Amino acid sequence: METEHIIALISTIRDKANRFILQQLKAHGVKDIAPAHGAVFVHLFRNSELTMGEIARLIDRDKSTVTTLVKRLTALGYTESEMDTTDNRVTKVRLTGKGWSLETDFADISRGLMSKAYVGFSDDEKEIIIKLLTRVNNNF
Amino acid sequence: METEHIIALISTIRDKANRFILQQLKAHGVKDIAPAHGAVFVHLFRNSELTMGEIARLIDRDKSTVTTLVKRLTALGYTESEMDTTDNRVTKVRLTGKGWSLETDFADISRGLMSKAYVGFSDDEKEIIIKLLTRVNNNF
DNA sequence: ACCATTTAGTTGGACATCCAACTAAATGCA
DNA sequence: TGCATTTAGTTGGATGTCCAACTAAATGGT
Repeated sequence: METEHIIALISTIRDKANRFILQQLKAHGVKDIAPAHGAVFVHLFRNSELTMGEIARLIDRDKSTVTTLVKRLTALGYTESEMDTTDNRVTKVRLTGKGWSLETDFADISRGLMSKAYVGFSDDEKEIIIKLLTRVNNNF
Repeated sequence: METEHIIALISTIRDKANRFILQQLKAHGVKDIAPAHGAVFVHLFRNSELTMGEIARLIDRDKSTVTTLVKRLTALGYTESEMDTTDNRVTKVRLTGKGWSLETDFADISRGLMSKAYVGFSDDEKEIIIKLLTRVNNNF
């Protein structure tokens, strides 16, 4: 048993999951979104309005990366921004109608991703892998 | 138990592992190498000579990405290339002395990464998580 | 009230990555 | 032998990502 390659294994799974998501997005007719945007969408679905900094913290990416991502999402018509009235440094970001229209697609894809990942898993096994992965995560 | 976020969890672990590797490389005085190069090194340590295509297959990246990576590693003096004498389309890549000199550093970092990931894990638990992750991997 | 510090966000530069299109060389088949 | 196809690799263009340096605005202490 090769217990040494856990990180390589995790990297591979992550890559494959990303490819799956990308392919599913295309299958849903969404050709201009990348997995990186997915995380932004997910948090905007939940919160409806977030600042650039909040997005950066939530998706665990640099502020400047968020600038790029949101600029692109806005150019594509999925998000819109507004300056905060009380603090002029702050930019508030929210989804447009076009952005919200993807909500069910994202839910479908998320469900499909989970189904695919867990093929052959019992509920117990799902819990075990999550517990073990959570421990690995907390070790960093 | 949130069994739904396995891919998010895996992504986070992968990011943290990458950051750990980057930080360890710096601690070992290697400031010009990124985790992406690590995979190339690992395979060249094992095989000593590989073609561009073989590297692409082994690290699961596009051929053009390998062109970039190897160009950079060669510019930094870690690798060198040579045209194949029998098939002039083929480029053979190998490590230079400077490249080989990183072998022990990579081994150290790999060992450290594993130790960190597996803190608190019994041998049984290590086997279980690898088995479960392997099943997830094979589901894609 | 003023100035130093902190905070929010952007910009510039570098690099990894992909895809599509390309070049060059080898192969295969008639 | 000759030409179409396949294969190895590069190039160009786009995007995600980071870091360092920057701007602008708010805060805080004296």
